[in-house]
Amino acid sequence: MDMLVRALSSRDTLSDEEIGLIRSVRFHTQRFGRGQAIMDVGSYPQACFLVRSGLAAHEHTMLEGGRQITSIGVPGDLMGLSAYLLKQTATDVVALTDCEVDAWSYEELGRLVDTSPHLARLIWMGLAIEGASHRAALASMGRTSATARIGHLYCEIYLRLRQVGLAAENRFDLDLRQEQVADICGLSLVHVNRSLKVLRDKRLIRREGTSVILEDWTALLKEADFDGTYLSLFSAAR
Amino acid sequence: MDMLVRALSSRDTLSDEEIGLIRSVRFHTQRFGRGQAIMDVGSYPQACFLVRSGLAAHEHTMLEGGRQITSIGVPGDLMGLSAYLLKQTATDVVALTDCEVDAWSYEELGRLVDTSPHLARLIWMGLAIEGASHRAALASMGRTSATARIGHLYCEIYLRLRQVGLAAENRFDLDLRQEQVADICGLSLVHVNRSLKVLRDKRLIRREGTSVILEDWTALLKEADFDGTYLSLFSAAR
DNA sequence: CGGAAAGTTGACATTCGTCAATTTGTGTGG
DNA sequence: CCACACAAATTGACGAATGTCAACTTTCCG
Repeated sequence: MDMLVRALSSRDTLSDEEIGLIRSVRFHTQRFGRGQAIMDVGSYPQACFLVRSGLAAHEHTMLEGGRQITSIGVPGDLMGLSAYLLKQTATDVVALTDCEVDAWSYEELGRLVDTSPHLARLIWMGLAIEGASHRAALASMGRTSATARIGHLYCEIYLRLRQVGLAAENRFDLDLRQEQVADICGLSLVHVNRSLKVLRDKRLIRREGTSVILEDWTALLKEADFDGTYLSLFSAAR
Repeated sequence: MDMLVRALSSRDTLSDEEIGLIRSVRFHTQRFGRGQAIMDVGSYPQACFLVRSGLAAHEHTMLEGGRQITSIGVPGDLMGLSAYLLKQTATDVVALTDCEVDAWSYEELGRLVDTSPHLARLIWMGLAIEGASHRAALASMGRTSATARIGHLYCEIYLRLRQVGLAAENRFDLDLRQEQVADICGLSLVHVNRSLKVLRDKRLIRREGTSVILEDWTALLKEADFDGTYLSLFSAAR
């Protein structure tokens, strides 16, 4: 639960009652293994999912079997907000790594949203931030090289993890397979491998086991054509 | 104003009071020429913009000067909803063609949203639909060919125009330059030109002046790997 | 008409994908 | 602790898709 409090606090100050309200939400925790389905495309879900640990993602399956990951959920993110509004899902949601999520029934979400307009606003803000992130990803996919796209991915995940206190200085844990990076960036596995080597050789990014180390943040920002403003990493009265 | 009524009606039935409430919003109409800026990145806007005619778009400018269009607004769409929640814009909004927009101050939008929870829900739904559209575009950009991406673009615009009554059967008006199509699809101008020729030769899409004619909808859907479910082109109680 | 913008085409360079082999890493049972 | 099996990462060779540059043609509009 506290992951959500952390996430929303980074958008605006929460009152004690608001925190209490969030904590009053009833949920049940579920575990999913890497690759497992959390929500199915075309279904009419009854609950959204607060990521508690690990990573979740929206995933598209193409006609000829390809795969594109279109959005990543880090701890503190509510997956399936859109389906609450639309009634129906348009893409699968899967576990990108082993992960724990808290399932919130839409009744509980509705209660939260209807009780506190301020919390509602901060929650819908999640949709707006997701939109900004999507637009940044589209620009990255459409107009930058493979190394830039991968760099962009690392920059974004780093900042989002930091926002909920899950990243150290220039270092964070990310247990993704290269094939998954390929499916996020719209590249082939082999090309991801080669591009990662380029980033290593340029001393921008290094891996230590399952940790990612950002060796030169400024240079990485430039290489990736990344401007994180869109994440709204600032608390403001809203 | 009626464009918004039409758009929201396609999401759920509107009561007479709700329609009246929408019509009570004060606005002032503005005209923009093709390419002109409507909102600037990084600014703190005071109003959102209801597209009344023409097309608007979110546009990213890359470090080396490239350009990527990440989202298109057709008549009935409210541009700048996110900035209402986030306070700050993350991308430019520009006129893609000559267009007329109604500027709604955020006070007026706030009044609408605060007065009617049902309308609020239908308006936030716009964010959810935009998200689904972004995810579809990401899959298209990441995992399909140039012809498929262009086809995807035409499919989406056709359905969205139809939803607000601006498209005939398999035919609609679209006054875009090939360079703009390139900036939407993440391709070069030259390659767009060649891919359009392929689509013409396959008898999927034809142009007549500024009209686009869809010669074989079923085949186009397949070519473009397009599934429009995400546009939520169905009215449901929400 | 005349001129500029938009569209079209050819030749060639570059990026990225595919296929296939090899190496490295990791967990498990003996 | 070792041996094995399997997943993941790495590398090379080659082909396909797309980008770039530059010319030329058509359309549009005053």
